[in-house]
Amino acid sequence: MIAIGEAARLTGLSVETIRYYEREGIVEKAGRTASGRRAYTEREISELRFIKRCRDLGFTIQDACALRELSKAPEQACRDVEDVATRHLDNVRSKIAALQRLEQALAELVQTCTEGAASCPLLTALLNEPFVKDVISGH
Amino acid sequence: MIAIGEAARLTGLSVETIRYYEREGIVEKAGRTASGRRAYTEREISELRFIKRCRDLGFTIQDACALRELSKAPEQACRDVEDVATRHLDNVRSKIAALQRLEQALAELVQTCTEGAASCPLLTALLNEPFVKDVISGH
DNA sequence: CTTGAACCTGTAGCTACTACAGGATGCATG
DNA sequence: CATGCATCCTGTAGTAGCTACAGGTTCAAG
Repeated sequence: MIAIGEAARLTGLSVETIRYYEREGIVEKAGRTASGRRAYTEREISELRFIKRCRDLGFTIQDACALRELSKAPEQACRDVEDVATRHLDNVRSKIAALQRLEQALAELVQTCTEGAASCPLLTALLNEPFVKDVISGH
Repeated sequence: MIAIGEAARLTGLSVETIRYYEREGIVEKAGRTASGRRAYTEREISELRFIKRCRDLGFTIQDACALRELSKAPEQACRDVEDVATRHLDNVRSKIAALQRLEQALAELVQTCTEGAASCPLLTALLNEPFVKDVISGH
C-alpha cells in the first residue's frame, strides 16, 4: 500500500498538491484504508507522475489532462499531441521574447542609473512622459 | 474634472483596474462628485501612469509602491531604486533562462514527434521513466 | 421624457498551489 | 500499556493581479 507521503516522494509532488489534484477532480479519488487514509496503486502513481512531467514542461493542468486522455489511444493521438505541444512551445517562445524586450528595457534603465547622475534617471524615466510603453511593446 | 473612464484612457489602465487599485489601497481613494463618482486630478493621473509603467516593466505592485515612495525623495533614492531594479532584472533573467531550458526540452520532444513514429514519441517520453526532470532542472 | 453610455458597490472567478487549524491515526519506545 | 511524534484527515483561506459580472444609479443628448 502506498500512502500519500510516499506518493509524494515517488512523484515529486507535495502531499498538499496531490490532495489538491484529487479535490479538483484532476485525478480520480484515491481508494481509502479502513481508517480513511488514501492508498495509491502503482497505476495512480504513474498518472501523478505524468501530470508532474507535464507541469514541469510548463503545460497547464488542462493541457496535462488533455494529453493524458490522448495517451489512452496513442495510435491516433500523435497529431493531436503534437498540436498541443506546438501551441505550448509557441507560447513559451512568445513569453521568452516578451521577457527579452523587458530585459532590454530594464537593462538600459539600470545602465543610466549606474552612470550616476543628479536625480535618479530611472525614476525620471518612470515619472516622465513617453518612454516605457514604446520600449517594450514591440509585439 | 477627470472621470474614471477618461483616467483609463489617459493611463492605459482599465476602469476595473483603477477601481481595484483604489480598493486595495495601492493608490489613495479618489475624490468624489456630489453624486459619488470618482474625480481625478492631473496629479493622480500621473501617479496611476507611474504604476502602469512599473507594471509594464514587470515590477510587482509592491515594487511599484516602493519606487513611488522613493520618487518622493529622489536625491537620496538612486541607490535604492537601482537595487530594486537590479533585483528585478536578475529575476527576469532567471525567468528567461528557465523558459529557454523549457523551450529546448519542448522543441526536442516536438522534434521527435514530427519525425513520425509508430506510437507518439512525445507521449512515450511523458509516460516513461526518467527524461523530463533531467532535461529541465539545469538550475 | 426616454434612451444609452458611463458610473457605482459588492462579490465571485481565474491559475495552481500553499498554508494553516483542529483533530484522528499509526508506529516505535519505555 | 502509555506516551509521544510523525503522518494522516477535512475544510478553509490566502497568494498576485486582475477580470467579469449583477444589480442598480446618474448623466447627457435628442
